[in-house]
Amino acid sequence: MNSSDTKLQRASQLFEVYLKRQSLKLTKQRQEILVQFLSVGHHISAEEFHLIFKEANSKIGFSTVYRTLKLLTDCGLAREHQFGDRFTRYESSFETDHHDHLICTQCGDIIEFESAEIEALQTTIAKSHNFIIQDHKLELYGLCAKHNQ
Amino acid sequence: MNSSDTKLQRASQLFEVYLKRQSLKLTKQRQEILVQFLSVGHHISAEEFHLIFKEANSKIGFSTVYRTLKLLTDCGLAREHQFGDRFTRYESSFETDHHDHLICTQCGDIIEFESAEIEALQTTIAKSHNFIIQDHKLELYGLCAKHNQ
DNA sequence: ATTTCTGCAAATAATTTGCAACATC
DNA sequence: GATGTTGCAAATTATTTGCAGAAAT
Repeated sequence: MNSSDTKLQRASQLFEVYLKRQSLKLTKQRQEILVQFLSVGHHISAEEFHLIFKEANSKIGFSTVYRTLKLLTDCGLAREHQFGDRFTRYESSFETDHHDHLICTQCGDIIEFESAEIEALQTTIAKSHNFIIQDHKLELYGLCAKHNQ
Repeated sequence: MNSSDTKLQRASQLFEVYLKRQSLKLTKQRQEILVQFLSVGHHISAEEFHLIFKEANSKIGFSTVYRTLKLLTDCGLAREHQFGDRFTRYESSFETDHHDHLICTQCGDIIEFESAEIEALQTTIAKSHNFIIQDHKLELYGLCAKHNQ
């Protein structure tokens, strides 16, 4: 990786390698979706994401958005989340450290945080159960600064 | 609470008080569902739970099971979870400490654990964001003892 | 007697898939 | 040219709701 490349360039490269490995094709739609995905805010549902294309008069269909989000998840560029509502939400996981979420039950606001201490404790607990962690999700639900008086 | 009561008796009492407060009625179905819910294993979906009644030739319908699980959640006897599959799963939260989960991505096995240290760290983090925690979910996904060689 | 509940079947909501026309390799 | 993709519409899956008859207060 060349550090003078932009983040988009590095992500595209990873995506293209992944597609080639799986004998999949690099299409205009897939390229455009990756660009948007990296620039768009976090925690977006497939439906919300599709709306962005619709509003930009892009003709990309919902299925393509949906299937491409799955591809991005498979190749490690995206992560899926299910918070309280019943949508599957996606966020970029490219060149970002793992982080967890504070979710306001009043306004739905999502605040991200990282904690090396908690992760260390998780590893200890997993070890004591002879369990190997691949991934984790920690969500704290409650009232954000705006909604506790 | 009388400590010579059984757990079921104590849970029933809590449920009855809740129903009365909400001007809801105590029906045969609701009683039967509570009994089953306390005796049944954890992390059951509404559909799986309904199947138990069906197989016991109980005529309780799916909607009643579904709506009663919601009631149990509302009055604090049950908790909802969404793990990797797309079912909402329920577990008893009556007279049990809050616990978190290790979920095997190979066999779906769920191991429960508690960690006061992690909870303390969560509180610290929340405080630093001026956030008040109402609830939390921590899930560690990976390979259980049987599935890491 | 009034109010709430049940169980069915039908509606909803999000996700997933089949397929004919099209694009990429 | 062979293979994979797109966008539509239709299918699927889990959840939720409307309603007439039944049960609880």
